[in-house]
Amino acid sequence: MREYRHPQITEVQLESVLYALSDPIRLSIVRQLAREGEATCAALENGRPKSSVSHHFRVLREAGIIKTRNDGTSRINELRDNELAEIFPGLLPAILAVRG
Amino acid sequence: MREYRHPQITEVQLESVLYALSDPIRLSIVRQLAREGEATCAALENGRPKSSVSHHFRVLREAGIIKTRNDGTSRINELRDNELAEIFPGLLPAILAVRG
DNA sequence: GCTATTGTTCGAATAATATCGAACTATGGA
DNA sequence: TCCATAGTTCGATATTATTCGAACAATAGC
Repeated sequence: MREYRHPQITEVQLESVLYALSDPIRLSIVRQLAREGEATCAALENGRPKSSVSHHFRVLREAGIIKTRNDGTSRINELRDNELAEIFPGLLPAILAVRG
Repeated sequence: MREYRHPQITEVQLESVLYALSDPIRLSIVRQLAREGEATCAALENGRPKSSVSHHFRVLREAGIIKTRNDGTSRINELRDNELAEIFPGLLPAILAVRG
């Protein structure tokens, strides 16, 4: 499967990040990634249809919030938290500090 | 004109705040309020139709981000930044620190 | 009371998102 | 090769937002 396009961190838009995180499902994915470091898409499905989950991962990826790499038949996702801290210092920590 | 309903700060949802701020127009309104402290709706119209601007103020108000009070025929808006800092510490400052 | 000013509300059109099944792609293992 | 696993993409539908003109409401001043 082909590699994903991830935006350069310098072209990540604040509005897109806020929008991506304004969805409860995507926010819960991000929270789980923050707790666990890395996870496959399947690990974050929680019983939802694959196609819906895949859509949410795409929104997060294109907003610049997560990075996805291939590993066999799986995709492994991780937060781009260090990069985000460069351009939006304190933003992700402030969001993750809110108890879900 | 009747008073506005403002949500109690304890019932303000993180998702709603992020969503409200993910719109460029609303974000620019919030930035301007942060700079100037208070402003009427007209001062923040920037040539847009009143009805559109009124809509955006409503979204911000119902998300718990601004407080609107009546003053004659005008409405005066201000950020609920102190209250937001109680429930989402560091969130608004992190967003406002990003240069628009 | 009349008029101007300020903003809200309504309604309709348009645009953007979400949802999810079905078909598809890619990898790994027997 | 055949099959299972893990996700993606497509397409259709449904929901939600945005936009903006027009009508309306409330206040101030004359």
